[in-house]
Amino acid sequence: MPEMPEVEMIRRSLAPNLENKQIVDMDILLPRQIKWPDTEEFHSMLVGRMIKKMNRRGKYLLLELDNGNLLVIHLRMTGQLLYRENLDTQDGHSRLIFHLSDGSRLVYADTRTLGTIYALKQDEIWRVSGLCSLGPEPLSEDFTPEYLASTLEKCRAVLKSFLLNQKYIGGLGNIYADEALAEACLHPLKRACDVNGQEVQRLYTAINRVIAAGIADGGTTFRDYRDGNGQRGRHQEQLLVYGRTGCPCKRCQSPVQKIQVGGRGTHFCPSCQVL
DNA sequence: CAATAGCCCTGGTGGC
DNA sequence: TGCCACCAGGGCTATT
Repeated sequence: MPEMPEVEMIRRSLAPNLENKQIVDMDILLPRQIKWPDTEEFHSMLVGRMIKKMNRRGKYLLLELDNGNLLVIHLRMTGQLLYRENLDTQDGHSRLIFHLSDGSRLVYADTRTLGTIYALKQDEIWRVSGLCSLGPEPLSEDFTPEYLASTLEKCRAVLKSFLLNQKYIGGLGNIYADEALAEACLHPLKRACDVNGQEVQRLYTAINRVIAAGIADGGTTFRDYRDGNGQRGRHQEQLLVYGRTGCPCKRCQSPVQKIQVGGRGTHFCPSCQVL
């Protein structure tokens, strides 16, 4: 379940290995994961192109090509992008393989096949609606306490749903949303518009802190996440509440509770996190 | 506008 | 040991 820190680690681990290399061929093993254009055109749009730059927006990876076109990849739940220098590593669940000019490969693997892949011309970003409507990301200039305060004020949804909605903040997923609320001592069912000034400040700091910590620890590996070199993350050891149902809260020793909010498993400390 | 359910999917797990 | 229901949940759509 790669969220912003994990996708950023993937970007960082892949960029030096991919930038300025040419895609010489590809194996499309599961065509339905390519959402645009059709298989044939996807192939012809990419083969022969040079990867100029590897960018990220929220949980989207954006590979900029030498003609200005864009390869957009969203890993969803179990997607992985792996750089392989030679042919002796076989990755399970490979769905798409790019062969690069120096004999190396970029492998897209995905057990549950929920990931989405697009090849877009410069003026075609609108085809990825989630990318167009993406809110500012944690740690960025646009993500300010003022932005958070005014956005919360206008929203009547509960905090957990607010944090997961990518149009408000780009990049948070289930793990870091739960962790940010735990860090800020805010209840996941509290209404966004009911958060007061002091709580906004706490939430703002918490969001940036958990994302920065996730990146510093190389991401969170629960099951599937690996970086571009196949390395696991270490942040799972630092989590306050996620995946710790029934375990003592690290602050007050009360057992961590798990509930469903908007269809998502939600972990919190019923004693530290108040409504 | 918000909440909810359903959909896409596979593999791991827990119960019997 | 085998079988099966259930869960993991990101993002989109349809419905209430």
